[in-house]
Amino acid sequence: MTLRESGEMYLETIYILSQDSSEVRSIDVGSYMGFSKPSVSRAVGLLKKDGLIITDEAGFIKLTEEGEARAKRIYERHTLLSHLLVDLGVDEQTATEDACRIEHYISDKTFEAIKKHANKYGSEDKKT
Amino acid sequence: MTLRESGEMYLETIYILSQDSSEVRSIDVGSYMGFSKPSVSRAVGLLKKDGLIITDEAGFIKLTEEGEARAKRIYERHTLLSHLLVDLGVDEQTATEDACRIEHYISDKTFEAIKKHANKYGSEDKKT
DNA sequence: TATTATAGTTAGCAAACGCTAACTTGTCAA
DNA sequence: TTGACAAGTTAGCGTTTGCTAACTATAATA
Repeated sequence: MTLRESGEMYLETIYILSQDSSEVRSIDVGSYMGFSKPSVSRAVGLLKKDGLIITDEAGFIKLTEEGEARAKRIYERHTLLSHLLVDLGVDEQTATEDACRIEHYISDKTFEAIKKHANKYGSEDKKT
Repeated sequence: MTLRESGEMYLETIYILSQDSSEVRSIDVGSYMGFSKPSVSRAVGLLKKDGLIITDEAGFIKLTEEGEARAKRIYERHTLLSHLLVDLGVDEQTATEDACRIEHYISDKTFEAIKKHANKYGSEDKKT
């Protein structure tokens, strides 16, 4: 089963929350994303079935190695894209919103190309 | 009703086909997109209901003013994005595929910012 | 004229993914 | 111990958007 936008968003959220606290629960994911408990429950079940996360006895969610790799990949896209858009003059909020959608739809090839370009021309304003 | 990715793709296809021939039928849209007749039939019905296209007595599809404006907007995104990606070193096919998805998800603000940047740095290889 | 091919529609299935309602389960305080 | 809240699950709904099967209508051909 290929991870869709929805699954990627849940995975990314789990990754982000995991960086602040090692105790991430479904309820935290839901409140971060603004989704209902049943929606999270199903999504967590699917990510578990796909071997991307596990839940321990206490119900805390942990990323598997594979899950973490996938989450990092998405998060890296998100970070680079939103920074890039801000560099291009897009306001922070719009940049984040757009990056959040685009991040799921670009191929590796495109991402690498953008990354290379960003390194070359990025942060123009910060240049002297 | 807000146009979703699917509706935008149908509209864009109708626009593209309209540039080659003024006689665009549902079947042409379907074969261009690789979708079945019933899928196109429903989509065409929805676009009609939304006032973005009309069909004449013979069944040919025409864009309304509003429909054409929307289609152009999407197509412009598509064109700029795919050219930009090619400029960044992405192969033609990947660039087209990615542009085809991204084009539905970027805000006006982001698009304008990208356009401005592209004008500034675009077509590097062609520079002397 | 009768047959056949083409275009379009209708009916209904399936998957993804949000939701509410209502249930279970576990913990903690009165 | 009991009552209440918090977290999670189950059941089932609604929308979007693809599909197939099967129908209709029209046009061209044998």
